[in-house]
Order: sequence, then structure tokens, then C-alpha cells
Amino acid sequence: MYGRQKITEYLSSIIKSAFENISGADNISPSIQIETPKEERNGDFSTNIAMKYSKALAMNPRQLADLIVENIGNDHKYISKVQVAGAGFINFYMNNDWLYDELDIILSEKYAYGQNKLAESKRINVEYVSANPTGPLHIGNARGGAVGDALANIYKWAGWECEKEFYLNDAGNQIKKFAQSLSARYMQLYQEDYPFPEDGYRGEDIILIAENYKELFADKLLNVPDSVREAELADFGLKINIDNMKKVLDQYGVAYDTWFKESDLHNSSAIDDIVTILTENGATYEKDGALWFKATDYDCEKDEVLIRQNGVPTYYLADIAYHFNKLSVRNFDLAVDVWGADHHGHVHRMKMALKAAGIDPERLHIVLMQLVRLVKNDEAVRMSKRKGEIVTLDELIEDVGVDAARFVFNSYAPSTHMDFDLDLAIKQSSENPVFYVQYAYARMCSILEAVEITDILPDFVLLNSKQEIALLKRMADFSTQIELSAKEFDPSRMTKYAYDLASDFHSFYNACRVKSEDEVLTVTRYRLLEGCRYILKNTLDILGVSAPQKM
RNA sequence: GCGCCAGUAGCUCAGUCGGAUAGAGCAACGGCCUUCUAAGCCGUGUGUCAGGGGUUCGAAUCCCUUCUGGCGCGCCA
Repeated sequence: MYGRQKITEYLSSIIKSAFENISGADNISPSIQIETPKEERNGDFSTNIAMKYSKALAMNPRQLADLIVENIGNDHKYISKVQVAGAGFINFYMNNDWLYDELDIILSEKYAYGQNKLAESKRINVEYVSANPTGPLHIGNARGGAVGDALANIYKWAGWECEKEFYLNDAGNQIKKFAQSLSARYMQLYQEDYPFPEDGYRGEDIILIAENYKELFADKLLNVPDSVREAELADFGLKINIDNMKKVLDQYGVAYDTWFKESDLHNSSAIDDIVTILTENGATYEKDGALWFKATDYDCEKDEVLIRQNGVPTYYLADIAYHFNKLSVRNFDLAVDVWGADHHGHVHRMKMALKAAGIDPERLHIVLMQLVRLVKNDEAVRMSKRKGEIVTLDELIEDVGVDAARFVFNSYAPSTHMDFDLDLAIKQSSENPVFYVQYAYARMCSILEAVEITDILPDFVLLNSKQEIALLKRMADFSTQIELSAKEFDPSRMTKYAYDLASDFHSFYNACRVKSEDEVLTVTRYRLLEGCRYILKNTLDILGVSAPQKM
């Protein structure tokens, strides 16, 4: 544990023993809450324990608080004063030693600072983007990529063994449509009035793939059965699309440990296996020639088809098999999926299917992202595929850059409906938070390069200005922010942290000079900045945003 | 009709699993560079926390209800 986490533990144990020394309280096991008061005059930390347990001990809160404070005593290393205030808050005023001790740890652990270890090793699988390989990645996938990737990084820092995964939907109905569309476009290159399937994919990209095939293989597929042409073109097109997705995601800084193919489920016994399990658990029945999941037994609105009348498994069934594979076959402790909010209807029935298969549904967590609306000149940009409008991820990267895109997508909690302001994202000014943060990093680097230090030892006690203390406190909060981000499945907390850290640094910069006549002060502030730089770099790494040494 | 998500300053959003006088950024105005990066800093004010009711020492936060917006409710994925 680090920084604030550690000092919270420290205070908790002091409070706990003081509380348990009160007669009548020894059989209560108190849950202790430590928070940071908003008002500075209320101390550095506070607890509400006296208000919480006053009833159980038949005392008024202030009276109980006084007793606890009495038991706490005044001989603790990091505490300078303890006071009762308000309705019964116990406020702790700290000396700065815990911050100085933390800076020591930061400087010795460097870029590894803040990497927690869990008591027992836990494995997590984070799945995100997982776009259909029937077309290019779009703006919604871009948000999913930024959120999922950062979230996976956060879990690594929080001590989990984490795997990043892309679920490749390379089977099923949409692939069939993809094949038929390609086939029709290919035929149209030879015969203009060749019919195009009613619900086919009408995008430009399908035509390009067909033309691409024709360039390479000419009329090879002109006089073959439809099924042969469709299969061949689907393979051809999938390879192109998947390669493109990998390329663009790579540019975007998103790299996966696993590409899991849906087709592998269909080509193995995985589908049959899950059907057997569900059936053995009495969760299926047959009706109208189809196999159904009795979802209504599991608090769902209606039952769901697993295997259609024509014998083809539904996407839902494949998805159940997929999640069963993650949680049972591969045995991850936790599976996190990042989905667009338009799939929210799928969440409950997926969890319930897992429950029916004997898996604790709590082991699957779905992060729902609200949809992104593009804004330009204060107007919503239609996401139609008309030319010149940014709809795909590679266009977005080209237009606003990876850093701005990833920073902006992670500036909002996934649950908020966000507007992506294209004008703002490309503005290289203070209005654009990503530059504000990166500028702070570049400034730190430049100072650390410009200032020459000798090997004399720093004296952290010299760090006592308002700005220095604020910066140290912020640095000590890093690990807590990771913990909270993980708990809430919300990477935007880290973006906000990066901004706050940058802000505290900029304030420090304007108030305190590093280079000075005083050699000890110079080296002391140098070390402070050094520590700060490690943390800002780590935060930007988590977000997938680059940390430029010069700007 | 049923369900999920949201509603906080002019705008975009925070708000530490119920805490003390609800906070940032942007936008507006005024100040700060002969010294380490002015893409920066400092200062000035703004609220019916969508409305109503309830729970308790205490509610933006929890419960009920109404309103508004987004999205779902296929033998599609």
C-alpha cells in the first residue's frame, strides 16, 4: 500500500483501538471511514465514527468523540493534533512527515511506485472494442478502446493479473450478410444489374474489397456456385478487415493479449457443452422446433431462443458459451466487458444465463458506455457515411491525434452521454486539457534537465510552502485513485487525477524556483519534481497518452 | 406499455460507496515574464443539485412518485 491508502490504514488502526478501549464498545467491530474534509480548518483527515456508533453506546456523539480522542492520546508519529468538531467529527491534523516519508518511497521505487500487490493473486479478463469485422472501426469503438485499455491498465496497477481481449465475431449471421454483400458487389463488377441483397451492407468499403479481389484474381469467381464465391470472398474480406483493425488499434496504442474467435466456439464442442449444462440444470425447453432458455425463471422478461428452428445457434447462445469459456474453462476470477449502452438489454440475460450454468453472475461485470455524439461548430455531426465526415477511428486519429482522442474519451465517466468536440480536440491551447497535462510533463523534464545538482542530500523539511504540500498530497493520492478507478470501473478518475497533478505542479512552478543559491533547497525541490514526474508519467501511461519531454 | 442510463453554475463535467458553508474547467474581467518552458500562474461570482414527498443527528447522494432527454424490448448481432 502507498501514500494515502497507507495513512488511512494507519489512522484506522489508531481509531479502532481507541474505540475498542471504551467500555461497552469492545464487542463492536467498527467499520472505520476516513475522509478528507472539504474545509482546511477541519484538518487533514476526519472520521465520523462517533456519530455512527453513538446510538449503539447510548451516548451523544460529541461525548463519544471526546472519549475516543482521549484514548487516542498525543504520541503518534504523524499526528500533530486531534480535535472534535461539528456534530461529532473527529478531525486529524497531520504533520508533514508522512508526506516526506512517501517521497522517499517514490524516489526509490521510481516508475514502479504505486503498483499494488493483492493479498492473493487474482486474474481478470478485460474485453473491449470487439467490433464486427464486417467494416472499419467507428467512433463508438474509439471510446470503447480508450476506456477498456485504460481500465485494463488500471487493474494491472491495482495488482490484478490482467489479460486484454478482443472477441472476434467471425461467425454467424452478419458474416453471412457480409459474404453475400461482397459476392453481389463482385458480380456487379461484371454485370451491372446483378441484384444486391435487401439487407446487405451498403458501405463503400464492401465495394473496395470486391474491386481489390478482382484486381488480384480477376474473374476467378465469376462462374462458380454462389456458396463457393461467398465463402472465398468472406475469407478474403475478413482478412483485410481484421488486418486493418489490428493496424488501426495498434496506431491507437491498443494491443491485445488475446484475439478470441467466435468461430472457434462453433468449431469445437463449446456450444454443445453449454447446451448440455443448461439442459441438465433444467433451464431449457423445446418449442416450435427451437431450443429455448427459460429466462423467465431467472427474473427476465421473456424466454430466449438458443437454437433456432433451422438448427443454427443464436448469437446469444454463442455469447453464453464465450463467457462460460472465460469464467469456467479459462477460469478468470473476473470478466469485464465494455459494451455500448445500446446493448444494455443484453446484460441481465447474459448474467442470468451464467447463473443457470452454475456460475456466480457477479463474476461478470459489464461497463456500459453511453453513445458518443460528435460536435463541430456547436452542431452535432451526423454519423452518416457521407464523405468528409469523421466516422472511422483512423480518420479520427488523423484529425485529432491519438493523445487528444484517448484523453477526451477518458475525460468522462463511461455512463455519461458525451459530446466529442472536434474543434476543441485539435486546439493546441489551454482550452484543451490534454495539452495542459502534457505541457506540465514537458516543463518538469526541462527543469530537471536545466538544473544541475550535486550529490548532497535533500532535506524534505524544506518543502513546506502551501504549493509544495499540496503537490506532495496529490502525489500521495495516486494509489488511492487507482484503487477507486478499479472499484468503480471508471478510468476518467485517472484523467482527472492527471489534470489535478498537472495543476498542482504548475502552481508550484510559479510559486517556487527549483534553481537557487541554496544548494540544499535546490536538490530538495529537484527531488520533489523527480518524484512528481514518475507519477505523472505513470498516470499518462495508464491512459495511453504520450508524455512528451519537449513541447 | 415495460426496462436500463442520465438530469448539478451560461456551457462541459466533478462531487471520495449519507457528512461540516455543493466544487473544477471553459467562457468574462483585472493582474504576473531582465531569473528553471506565459501551451503557465494569481485574483473577481454564479446555484430551486429537474419538481414533489419520505427515511435520520445529517440527503446532490438512499426509498417512493412525477417530468424531461438518450437507448433498449427480433428464431438480428
